[in-house]
Amino acid sequence: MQEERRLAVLRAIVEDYVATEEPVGSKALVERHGLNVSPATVRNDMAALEDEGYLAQPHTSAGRVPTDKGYRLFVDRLTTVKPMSGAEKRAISTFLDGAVDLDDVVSRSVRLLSQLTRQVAVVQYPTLSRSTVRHVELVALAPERLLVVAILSTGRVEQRVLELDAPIDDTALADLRSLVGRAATGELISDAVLALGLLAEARPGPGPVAAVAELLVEAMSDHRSQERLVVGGAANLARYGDSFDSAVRPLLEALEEHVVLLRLLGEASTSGMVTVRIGAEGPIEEFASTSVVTTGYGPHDDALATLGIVGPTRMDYPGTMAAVRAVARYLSRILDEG
Amino acid sequence: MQEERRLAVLRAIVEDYVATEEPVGSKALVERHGLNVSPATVRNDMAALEDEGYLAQPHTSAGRVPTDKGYRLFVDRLTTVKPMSGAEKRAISTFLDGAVDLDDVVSRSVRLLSQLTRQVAVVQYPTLSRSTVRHVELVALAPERLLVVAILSTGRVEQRVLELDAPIDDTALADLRSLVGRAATGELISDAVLALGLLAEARPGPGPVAAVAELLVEAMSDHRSQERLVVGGAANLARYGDSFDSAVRPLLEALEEHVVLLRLLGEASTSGMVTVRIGAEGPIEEFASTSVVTTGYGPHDDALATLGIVGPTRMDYPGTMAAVRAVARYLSRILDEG
DNA sequence: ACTTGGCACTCGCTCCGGCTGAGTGCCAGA
DNA sequence: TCTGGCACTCAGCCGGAGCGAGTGCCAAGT
Repeated sequence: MQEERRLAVLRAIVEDYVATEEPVGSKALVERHGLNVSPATVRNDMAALEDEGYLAQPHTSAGRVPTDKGYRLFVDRLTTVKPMSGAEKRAISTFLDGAVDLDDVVSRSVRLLSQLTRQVAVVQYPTLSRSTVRHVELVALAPERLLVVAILSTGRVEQRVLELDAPIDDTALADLRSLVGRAATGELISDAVLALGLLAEARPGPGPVAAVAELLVEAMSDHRSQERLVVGGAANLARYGDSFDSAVRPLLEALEEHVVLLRLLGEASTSGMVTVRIGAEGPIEEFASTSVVTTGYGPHDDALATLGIVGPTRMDYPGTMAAVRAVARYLSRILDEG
Repeated sequence: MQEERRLAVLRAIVEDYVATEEPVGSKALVERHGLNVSPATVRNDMAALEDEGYLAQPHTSAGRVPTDKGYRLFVDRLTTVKPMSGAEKRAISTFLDGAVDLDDVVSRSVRLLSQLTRQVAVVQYPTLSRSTVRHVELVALAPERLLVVAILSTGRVEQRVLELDAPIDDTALADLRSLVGRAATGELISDAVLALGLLAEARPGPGPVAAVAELLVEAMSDHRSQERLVVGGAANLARYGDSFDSAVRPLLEALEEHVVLLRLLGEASTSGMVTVRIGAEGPIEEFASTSVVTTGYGPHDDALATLGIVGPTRMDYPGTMAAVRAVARYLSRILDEG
């Protein structure tokens, strides 16, 4: 029984602290939440919770504040999924349905997510596994420089410049073009990669043709597109009232380092589930005083890429998780259709 | 004579204030700069400058601070162009020469500019006027949806999805493809636009072919690419020690609104010259307490696009202007070559 | 075995008064 | 026109007092 009430106290403290941004005391707690016990009882519980590491006291005679461990317990056991309201759902779908382009879809998603959560949103470009190759074009920029353009069924265009070891003449280029075209056009990306790999192996020696084929394999695998991501809503960082120079500066820098962000997203890309990383749980020290809420998304509910938000550990976890999940779902659906 | 010294005083105040971020008094002034007059004389000059609106006093008994008008006078008449050091020049050119891609060039420029100036950098994508059309590809995504991809000589790829009024079949598509290809391939963008325009007019009625041609014209004109820009170095906003919520929040928001930024850049795109807009001189109220330093760039010193930085009015104008100009020059040169 | 009311205690926050010092404006003399 | 001197102003910085929210603990009640 006490155990149950203690959890209720923890939940109440988290909710109040998130709402007010101020340490919460025993009296205010029993008033605002319908706990049918006296402040003294709550005090005992709070002391116990503090011993166990779920709460902390900024100063001796101040209210309690949740620790990272406290937030962890909160999201793991105390969160009731808060479904989005009908209006919100409608807003999401109409906003995303207006997109024409993959770029447009992604940038709209970022905006949407940052506005819904009032946090910094990050969306990774979806991988291409499910899409097929429409067309491959090779353009000679110079005798030893080749522009390779792959047009995919999603409407996406991947491009890449190759530096060749040796110059390639027009006829060789035409040969290569038709060869590559036959091997790749119409195939799933993965199959095209396979076919091109075989092609490269079949050719003897390190001639330009083999080099091109090999680089095509690389260019068309998922790496390039997985590296792309979009960040939005940085203005929400300005709400970090206190601790500004200390916290926001490195955060802003890290947000421009996409490599760092990719590591952050990459670590927790389980499909379907919303992942929450709280405070120093993550591997990146710039994010030690923030929480990261992410989830995978992609067509057919395969998690092809990751999206999420970055915010202070003191955040509305249920609401944020719901928003992240909702956006990921609608985004997945759009990828399914288009 | 007095007039001359007053200007020297103004210059000294601007320089000191920019360096120390604190109101500067008469005594400190004569010490740090080699003015061969007494503090009292300087005080008289400062009083005069204040009457004319070039200086202001935060409090009754504090030092002086330049007003926007003071900065204006400073950049117009008191700035001696500070050339970049050899090391800086080398750093710029090696950093930019490493780029392989147009996207890469632009993103490197943003990073470079923000690091050189320690401000927020903005780079607009160059227009395509000088580049030629390598290849145009039409791909049917659906009977009434067409993906148009134009590959340009810069290595840039422009893509666009067209919604047709009526379905188009394979033979019509093939016709259109060869027609468009012949009209555009190898031509300068402007010539290709012309040729396609004629093509569209020659075809009677509003058939799909005419529609495609018209939209191609539009897609390949400069609009799309001019709208693109990249922002970097937002972390430098964290150095706005005071006045945080009041100033930085709206700035961060405005920086994500590319439309606003384009207006900002667009207004001052005179070629070759570095333009400085100080404080409320600009049309956009979010930027009323910042200065914007921009210049045009492009191949052959035609100003095809604009780049620049946004920072506090209290900034190192000579250094910033030099950096902006230097980056624009190197960037232009690279566009010339590639 | 919990819960509760009471009570003493802690300590961050705010207000207030005094002091300090940088900086000014003005004036009279060079 | 410049300079030294002088009185004045005022933001910023203590340091102490008082307040009040909140705590911990204990003894009594259920």
